[in-house]
Amino acid sequence: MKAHMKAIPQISEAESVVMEALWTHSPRSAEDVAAAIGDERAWQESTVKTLLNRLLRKNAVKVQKDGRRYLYSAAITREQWLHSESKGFLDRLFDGRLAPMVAHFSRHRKLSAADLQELKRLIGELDADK
Amino acid sequence: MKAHMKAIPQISEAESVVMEALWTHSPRSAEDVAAAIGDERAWQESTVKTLLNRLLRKNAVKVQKDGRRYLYSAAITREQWLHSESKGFLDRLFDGRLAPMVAHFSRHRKLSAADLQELKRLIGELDADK
DNA sequence: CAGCGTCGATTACAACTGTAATCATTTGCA
DNA sequence: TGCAAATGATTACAGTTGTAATCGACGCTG
Repeated sequence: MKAHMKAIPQISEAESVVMEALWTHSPRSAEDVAAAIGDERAWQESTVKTLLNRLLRKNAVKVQKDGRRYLYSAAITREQWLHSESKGFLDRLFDGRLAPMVAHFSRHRKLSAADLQELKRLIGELDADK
Repeated sequence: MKAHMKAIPQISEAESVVMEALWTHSPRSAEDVAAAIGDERAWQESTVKTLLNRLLRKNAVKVQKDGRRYLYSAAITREQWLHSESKGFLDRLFDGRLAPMVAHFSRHRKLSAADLQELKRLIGELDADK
């Protein structure tokens, strides 16, 4: 157990859209972030600024001065975030167990042949280096 | 595409604890629900009542009169809820694709031998009746 | 019949979210 | 040098959520 694992801050839905923009490309200005989000959400630039500020306060993003303005970057990795979200989800809904979740999905949404293929490959791999 | 698929209402974390109690056993009184939750959360009974009311308004639970009081039951199945939550999660974080999610978990949390076993069984099964 | 206990219903209230508008400051430009 | 553009900071405001307390009606009990 790692001593002192950094706690991943809680990131809301809207905030995660901003994070995605930063994970795609960092550092970048607020205006740039807003532009990148542009076609996904019809947000005013001030909305994006609010979200950037909230993320700053949560230490999910960090800034560096660039003359008159800031350049923003993600302060946590997408992997870290994914991990914390996924763990929460799995624990909450499937008692932390992966197999039941896969079973659930297989019951409800058709897995494509490609999915099956990929899963088989994964399992094989895991089995190998066990 | 099913014509008229019932929309599953949004159920919050706290509310889901109440739903679990109803999925475990229904119909039951508010007091009974509170008692069942008892060891999981230190909630006042009035908290449970508030949650039951909110769930009622969202049509996630329904009631039947039992003399002076109500008996509450879930109005949606746990399976329906699980499905809607899972779909939202998968779409939001993994672009709706199952294999990358499994890959993610395999990277970050050790799958037990039992998990692996179970997954293999599942995959085999799915492969068979494809 | 009056008070008390039992329920559901109503009200409370702070934090977090989604979504902005406005304020204040800096600064290049006319 | 004073004004307009840009940019971060502050304020706004309604809806949701977590967590209750209180109110009001109904019926049992002495």
